[in-house]
Amino acid sequence: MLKKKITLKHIARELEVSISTVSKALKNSEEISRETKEKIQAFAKLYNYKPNNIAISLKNKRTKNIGVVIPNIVHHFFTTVIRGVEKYANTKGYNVIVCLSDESFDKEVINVELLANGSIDGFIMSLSSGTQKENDYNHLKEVTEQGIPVVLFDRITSEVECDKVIIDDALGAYIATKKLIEQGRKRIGLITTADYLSVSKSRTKGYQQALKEYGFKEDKELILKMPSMDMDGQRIQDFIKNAEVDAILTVNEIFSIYGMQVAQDLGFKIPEDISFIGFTDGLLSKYANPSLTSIAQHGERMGEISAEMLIQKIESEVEEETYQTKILEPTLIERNSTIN
Amino acid sequence: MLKKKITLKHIARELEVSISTVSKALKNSEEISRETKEKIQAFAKLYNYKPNNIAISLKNKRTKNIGVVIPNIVHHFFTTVIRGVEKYANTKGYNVIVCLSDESFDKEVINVELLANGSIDGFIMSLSSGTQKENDYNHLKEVTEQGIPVVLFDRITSEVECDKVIIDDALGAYIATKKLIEQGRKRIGLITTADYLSVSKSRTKGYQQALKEYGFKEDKELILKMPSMDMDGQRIQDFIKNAEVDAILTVNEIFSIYGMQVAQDLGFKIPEDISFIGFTDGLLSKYANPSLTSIAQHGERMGEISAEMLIQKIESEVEEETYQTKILEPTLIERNSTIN
DNA sequence: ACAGCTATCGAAAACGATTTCGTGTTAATA
DNA sequence: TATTAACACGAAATCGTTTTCGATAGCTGT
Repeated sequence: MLKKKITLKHIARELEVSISTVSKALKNSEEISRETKEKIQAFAKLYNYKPNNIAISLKNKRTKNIGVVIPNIVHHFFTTVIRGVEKYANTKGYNVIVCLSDESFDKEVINVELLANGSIDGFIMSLSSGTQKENDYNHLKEVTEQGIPVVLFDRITSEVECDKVIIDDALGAYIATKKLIEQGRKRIGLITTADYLSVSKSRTKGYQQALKEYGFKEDKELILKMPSMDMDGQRIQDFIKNAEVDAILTVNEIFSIYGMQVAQDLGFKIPEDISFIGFTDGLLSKYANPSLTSIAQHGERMGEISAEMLIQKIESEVEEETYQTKILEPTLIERNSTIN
Repeated sequence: MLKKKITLKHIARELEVSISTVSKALKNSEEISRETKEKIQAFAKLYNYKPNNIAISLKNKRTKNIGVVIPNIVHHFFTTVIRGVEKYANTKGYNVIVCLSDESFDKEVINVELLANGSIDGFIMSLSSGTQKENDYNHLKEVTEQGIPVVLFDRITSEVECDKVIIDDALGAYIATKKLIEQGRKRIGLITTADYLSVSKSRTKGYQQALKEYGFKEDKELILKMPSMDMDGQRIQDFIKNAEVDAILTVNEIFSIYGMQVAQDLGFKIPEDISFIGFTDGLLSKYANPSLTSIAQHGERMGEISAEMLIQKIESEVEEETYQTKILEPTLIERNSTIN
């Protein structure tokens, strides 16, 4: 009962013409007579002929595949990016191959090298924390040296010359901090992660700049550095208990959500006693109780732009050596965890 | 500065041997003398030779790619499934191509047909609501008839003969409903979606069976059918205002989360006045306030099993015509939206 | 009747790898 | 010395397309 896929060769043999004739006929070439074309096209339609993608890829040296390598897929932000990439890529006839680096340098390298051997026409990537920690970007440099276009988003590095898309993380943190200051908050805490993560570093900078502008003096006690982007309840509990803050900014939404739970358990009222602002603006922010004010990262837009920049590079004939960095404006989404 | 990828042909020309010799030498074939092998291997290493995946795919007729087609990626459940698929597939050397059908029949068909032309060795899919509505599975039947293995998960159909992985949705709803009954709830509502979605149908059945077993009489007023899996706040508000329920079971987590907000706004205490149980057990359930009791769907496990079944079929030499359906046990995760 | 066209088609190379089979050389054996 | 076997390597087919370059046949015009 197996109906194996039919090839040009089969059609050619069946209709007693050459493979080249079949190929041309199916492309409606002027070279082939009308009746031959009609015969071949009818036959092809009848047997549902579809050209083999792999063979075409080999011939054209273009796969119409985009490789997306991200550290994690359960973080809502990354899934929205994928959505954006898919959306734009599909309109241009590209497929998306998703690989997860799991925040690991080794897995990122393996994935990139695997895909780079002909499987994809270009990469869209966000660096794993492992990679940012190792500070080793040779796998990406090799890829770009081979002429394979790369677009880095969100977690980027200046070490690799390629197009980049980020939001203005420093500005986002600045806006959020300023908002808290203008509401009269006096001790504004920050829950961030180790500095090797590019985004955390920028956000910390924005936070500090806002404080400085308003004449707050630096206070290391107000900053909690988490070892990773994942949750670690105990540290947050201790921080909220001891730091005597009346507002907290966090570099993702999960820290805020958990922080709010801890604060509420300790009897604090939100936002009266302590207010929260997070980053990312995912579902959690929207449906938390109270709902969380947050800095939107516009993941879907970021994905679309990344895909657009990448495909532009892939399809451009000239080998331009100019790269741009698109910086998106973060947006403050006000909800019930701050006073409005 | 472009270092283009090197091929067997380049090595052969440079070392003045034949392509076949190079190929064999790199595979450490006994046929080739030790010194020739060493020379070739050293050269290949120096120039970082890596075989071209596309060429190998064409030759072997195997791509080492798995196509995953899902309706949506922002639903947490599906991202956990992807994670599971990735996890298992990677250990077996497979890559994952993700396509989103966006709940649309047309997009699902396009994606499947595109990938089926040589891009993948097999499919892992969950049906779009559009497809379940149209009740048209010809695109999948064609694929299976070509001998391409397919694994359907979660949203499945009996129309297509292939391996399947689901949780026992009816049992999940049954367990949840029973839990509510045993807590003394008298009017237990259900928020579900239209029946064409296979999972909603099963869950509704489980809910009804539990009620029946405990001697509740059927009451259409207690069931709210939403037009889709997405949110529609107004309907839920009206339902909670009018149905006079003291417990609600919902077929996903978002309906519960939103329902709890509405209930709280109306002055109900959770779980005292009204308790909630949702399906999915994602981040929202965990971090909602109050946290949501829910039926875990074990997405990651489901992804792993799907991948395992698929790869098993892909790599099995014999063309077995036997298909199995794996049914996972749902688990009730108790949290603060019910009394424990 | 012959050069020169056009219309229509096929042969073959190419993409990059694998693999079967054949061949030439050398060394061992009868 | 003649035969054979082992060794080391190359030619060519193959996977399914695309595309270039002929090639043949029939026709036109003179």
